[in-house]
Amino acid sequence: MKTIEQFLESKDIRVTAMRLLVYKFLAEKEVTVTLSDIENAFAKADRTTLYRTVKTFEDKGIVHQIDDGTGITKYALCEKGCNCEIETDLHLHFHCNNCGETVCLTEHKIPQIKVPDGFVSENVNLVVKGICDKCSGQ
Amino acid sequence: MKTIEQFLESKDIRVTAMRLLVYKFLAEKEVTVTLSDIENAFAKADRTTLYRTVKTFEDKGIVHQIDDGTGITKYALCEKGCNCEIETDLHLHFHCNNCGETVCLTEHKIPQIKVPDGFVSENVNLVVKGICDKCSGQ
DNA sequence: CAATGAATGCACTTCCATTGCATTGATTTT
DNA sequence: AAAATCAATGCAATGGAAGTGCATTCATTG
Ligand SMILES: [Mn+2]
Ligand SMILES: [Mn+2]
Ligand SMILES: [Zn+2]
Ligand SMILES: [Zn+2]
Repeated sequence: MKTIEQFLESKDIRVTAMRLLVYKFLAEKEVTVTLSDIENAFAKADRTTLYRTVKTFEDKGIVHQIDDGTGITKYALCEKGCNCEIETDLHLHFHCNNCGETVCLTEHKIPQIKVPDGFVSENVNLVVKGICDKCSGQ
Repeated sequence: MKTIEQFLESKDIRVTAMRLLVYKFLAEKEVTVTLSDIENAFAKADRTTLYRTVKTFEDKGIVHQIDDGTGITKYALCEKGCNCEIETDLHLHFHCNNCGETVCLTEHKIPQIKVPDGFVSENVNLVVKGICDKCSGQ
């Protein structure tokens, strides 16, 4: 059982107070978050610092971006089953049209997609939209 | 064989010179286009007019937007096999990492995607990235 | 303690989408 | 045909978000 500090250092990420806070914030969220979400959670922190913090996390492979079609970049920690470091991170994402939240369905892999002759598939982004489990009253 | 004028009118779109030009531009393009692409093609026209022209086309169901993950909205005419008016337009899109162009693969339908219990799927956006047929030297 | 390099904060820029409003243009009504 | 009406257009401005430059602060180390 590593501490967060040890984990970050193992990923070659220097530990700072801000980075610890942002990491914990991401870890306790079960949904993807926007930069504004983080900004609102830490009103005293500068937006640029937060921006560069998640960017560092992304560069070091512990956070991945999600483009869910809302036009706003979402972020989430890479967790069990999320292989972002491998070029093709093939888990799918679900965007709720009701509450507006987007979640990683890490355990749901994207099926093989056929493309026409001459096309070479390197990566796939798949976003399912609909009603999430919380909003469907389940 | 309808004329373009008749087609637009059948879709409840008032015919103007600008709309005819933009429609023809979209029709002769075999790839998706950005607003800037249209702007460059009609240097004399105002950006806002072009923006509202494609928006009108979209509202009337003859154009659909594509979010290919580049952060810039793409547009394409709805053609044979494209059922945008139906809530679930399920054809896939291909973005070429080499030439940067995005195409509708209208004939390639998106397979049924399983989501966990409690989630309700209403729509799917699937973008495949890789090398297109022109760039792969096929 | 001095020196070095990274992290942070502030200001600024860029890019694209979107809107307000006045004007132009077309269509309908009298 | 003239007047009235409504939509389309052009110009200016706004808004939202990503990204950058640079000076300052902070932490590490020799
Ligand atoms: Mn994810
Ligand atoms: Mn399409
Ligand atoms: Zn929901
Ligand atoms: Zn290409």
